[in-house]
Amino acid sequence: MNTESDTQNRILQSAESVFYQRGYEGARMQEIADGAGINKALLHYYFRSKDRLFNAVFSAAVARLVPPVFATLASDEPLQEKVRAFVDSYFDTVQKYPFLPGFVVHEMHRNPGRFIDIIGTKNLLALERLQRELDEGAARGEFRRMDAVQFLLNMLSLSAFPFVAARAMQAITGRTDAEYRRALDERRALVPVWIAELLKPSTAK
Amino acid sequence: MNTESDTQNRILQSAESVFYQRGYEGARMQEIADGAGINKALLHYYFRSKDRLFNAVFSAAVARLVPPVFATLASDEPLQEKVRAFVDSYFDTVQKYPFLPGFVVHEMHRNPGRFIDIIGTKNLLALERLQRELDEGAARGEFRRMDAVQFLLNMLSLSAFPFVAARAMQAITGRTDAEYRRALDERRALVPVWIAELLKPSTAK
DNA sequence: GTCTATAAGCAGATAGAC
DNA sequence: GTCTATCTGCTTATAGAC
Repeated sequence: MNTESDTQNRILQSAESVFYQRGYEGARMQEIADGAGINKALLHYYFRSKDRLFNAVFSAAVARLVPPVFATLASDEPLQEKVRAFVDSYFDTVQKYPFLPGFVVHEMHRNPGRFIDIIGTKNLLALERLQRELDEGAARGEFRRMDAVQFLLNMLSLSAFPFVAARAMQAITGRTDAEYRRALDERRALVPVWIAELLKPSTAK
Repeated sequence: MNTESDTQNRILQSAESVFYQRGYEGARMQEIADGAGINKALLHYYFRSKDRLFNAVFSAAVARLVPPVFATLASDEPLQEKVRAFVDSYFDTVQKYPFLPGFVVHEMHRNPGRFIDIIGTKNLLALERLQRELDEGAARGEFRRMDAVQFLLNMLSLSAFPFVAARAMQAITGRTDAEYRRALDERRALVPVWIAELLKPSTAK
């Protein structure tokens, strides 16, 4: 089903790179055309407008980012295994497309509705299931009680933020590019351990 | 020292609101003028160009976000107290300016150099000190060994990401505005506890 | 399908009156 | 200091030849 022409693919790839780095407003059709080795007119021949081209890129970006979260959470393995699988797949994606999370986050609040349309509501089932697993673990005394939303936020925060805010964190910590990338690599193994720690029954006072 | 005129302040306030939400490229001088109750010409009278106006807003934004991190880390209280103080001050700021973290993150990678100029390198001392505290705690068997950069990343991730990606997380979790805000509020107390858990000596497998 | 040339609209910036 | 009117350049989008 190779219905998409080579030119169309080159356009999409170039558009992706430009939109990811500059956002919708900052992107220039000229730069996208240059990146694809064609001219602006041909851009409009394939995609009627900047808006349509952007929507194609944005939808693909969301599809690249969101489903993995819920795919891993839907498997039948133990929770800890799911976390490891998620972090691994997430790190793979983000190291391949460093601008992806920041792009989605930024374009999100320029038009929140669009996002909801794309991801739909079917993911809510996965969240309910996650809550059940957490509750069962808590009932067995294996986990501490935790809200599924908070759990998800923790997992995503520890994974995503260091990439989203990479530039800022690099500057703040005075790390070189290579040093910071190395720190990120280490997190691939660390985050699942930390998530496990947060699940342990509170030894508290 | 009320050197700044009322008009200038209204411009800055309006510019802040517009730049925070739309970013540099998406912002329109007209919208900023409207928000300040004046016209475009007067904008240029006070700030020579969009660029200069933006720089004023961006510098203030960074100043609002970065120093608190290091101010709290520089105090003489025990580490756990510092964490609580940081999270508290951070949540205050971000709940007052919800678009602030996303704005800085986005504008960061449009021009990384600018950021480094603003924050300078004096914060590195605070990071070294943090590492010393972590090492001493580890030597006493009180903490597990942890790299200061990873510690900082964890603290900031758990605090900032839920705000940065608020819209996306809201959509993914199917929570209403009010519900999600409530979840964020709960984190104000939870994050310091979690950070403490992550510091506990690993009880390993 | 792909190009060159050009139209149409908009946004930042300035001139100049009050 | 503040306004109206205007200029200039850039960007998306289209017309039309090949």
